[in-house]
Amino acid sequence: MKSNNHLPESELRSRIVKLVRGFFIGLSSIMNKILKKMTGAAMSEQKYTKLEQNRLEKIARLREMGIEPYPHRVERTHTSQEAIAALEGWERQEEATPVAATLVGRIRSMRPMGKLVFAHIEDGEGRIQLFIRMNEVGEEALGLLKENFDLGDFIQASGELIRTRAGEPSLKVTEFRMIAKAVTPLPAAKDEEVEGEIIRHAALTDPETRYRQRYADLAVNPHVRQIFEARAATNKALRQFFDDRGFIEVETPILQPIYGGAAARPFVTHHNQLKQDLYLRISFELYLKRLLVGGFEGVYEIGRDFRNEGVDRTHNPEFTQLEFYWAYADYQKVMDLTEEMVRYVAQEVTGGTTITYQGMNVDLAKPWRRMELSDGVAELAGIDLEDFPDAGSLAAVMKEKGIESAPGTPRGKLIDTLVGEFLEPTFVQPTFLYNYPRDISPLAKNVAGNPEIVERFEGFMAGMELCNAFTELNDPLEQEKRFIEMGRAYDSDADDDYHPMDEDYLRAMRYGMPPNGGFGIGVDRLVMLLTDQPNIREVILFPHLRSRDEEKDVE
RNA sequence: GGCCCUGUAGCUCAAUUUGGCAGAGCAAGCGACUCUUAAUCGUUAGGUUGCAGGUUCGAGUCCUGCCAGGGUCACCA
Repeated sequence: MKSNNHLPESELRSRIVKLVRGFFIGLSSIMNKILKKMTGAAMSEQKYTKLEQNRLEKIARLREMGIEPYPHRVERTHTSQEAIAALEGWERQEEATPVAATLVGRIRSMRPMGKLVFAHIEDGEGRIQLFIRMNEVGEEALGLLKENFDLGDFIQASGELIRTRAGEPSLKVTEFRMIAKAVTPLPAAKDEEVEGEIIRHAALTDPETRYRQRYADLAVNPHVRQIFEARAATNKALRQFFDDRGFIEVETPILQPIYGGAAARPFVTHHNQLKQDLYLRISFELYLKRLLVGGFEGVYEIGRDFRNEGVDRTHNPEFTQLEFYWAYADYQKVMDLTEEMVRYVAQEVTGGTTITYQGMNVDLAKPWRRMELSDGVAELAGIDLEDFPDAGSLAAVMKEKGIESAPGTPRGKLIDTLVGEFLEPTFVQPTFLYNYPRDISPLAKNVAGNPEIVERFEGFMAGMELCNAFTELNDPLEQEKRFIEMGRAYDSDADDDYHPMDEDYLRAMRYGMPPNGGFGIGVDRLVMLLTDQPNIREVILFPHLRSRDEEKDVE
């Protein structure tokens, strides 16, 4: 360890000088801060930033000139892309005179060059350049543009369509007006085109801001808009697929007095006038199957489920599910229909039957691999389930393989853990895993002659679980037994997991429920796969985020 | 809920290693420029470094707590 005693005098002196200098710098810095705080406190709290105040002044200035920055009505003859097409038509001599057009959109860039201004406006279909010259609009209007129009403002512009010397389709503007002034500047996003590739500069990337202010995200990130267009196309394709096959789309209660149909904790709410607690549904299953009792042969619902659980890359508290129930079908038929459905949706949304997800190529054209669960566990986990007929022995052999489990975990849950650990990540190409343990599938029908296994399958691809289906249990007495069994299992576990008996569902089943196959798929995950998004929040417009401090204060 | 990482100007990021006057580009203000396209050139301004404490003569930097986000594990399909 060094000691100052042994330092040469010169070094010692320089250290002292540094120390003394540092002291005065520190002192002046403190004084500066105090001064700043005093002047800051003198100014009242500012709601608007400097940039915003600047734009507010422009609004006032426009109104002084008798110009309303938020007019009621606008005119438009072409969208940006229609205008480009019209220009190309004229260039092919399809039109006799240059095309006149009135366009609207948001100003995304402005390049003033003295008595000439280039600007790009953006509408729902894309961008087009405005060519605004003093020759056409006059000195006064050009001054108005430069002084009071900003990036982000919505503008209406009229003129004729031309191509600039650089070859870009443009509107040579003769008249323009403000149609909506932006107070807050959009988060900067500049595009540069280099050899056909678009390079994005300073785009809005912070995920928190993007999710909390999705409007700004959508406004500056066109690829985000594309994701939600793909999502809309997915919903449309799913509806088309089932409508074409005679299924009827239904809507069942979101507020339910008794929740069920899945192993998940619900959100609880309360009806004031009825003095009744209600649950936000965790699944549609029990209501949809009641409808088969009522005589519909195929029903489906696309809607929101709510599960009071952890949030991560693949889980949002509310998520969209598609469920269908199909009378006179079994899980084999449902597998066939699932293959067909996923292929159809991919074709409609992406235009092809192969998708790339996070670097994995998934082929949806071929039939899916079908693997019996016990075979998969034997092959991929190296455990023959027949050798471990009870939970205790299975937990022990799993522990040898490094999988810890809580004492008393039911055998079915252990098997499910094995699937998640050893099988799921390997299922890159579409795979059905079928024949599940009964104790984690209380609504599924037994495999004939085997009381421990049910006719249930799950579908996987790209290492992700996508859907879940079974030959539905339609024996009311067996169903009641299963409910009681499940209630006992969870009763001993934790109150949280306890599922109440749905007596009305049993009554419905006692009237007679046709044999049927049922199915559920996470639409968000399907959209993730189709749009190659690694996070569920990228496919949900307004994903749930924790409240921020200032928002909490308002409560 | 556990562990790891992150939070700096409207946006994207430096400065944190080793404590010593918080910077740049874009956006913004002013000026020049009649075919630009991240236009260019000149110039000006812009900060509670997530919040609150602590250590220190001095903290964006070190320590503690909190808030938010990301990742991961657990829970959960």
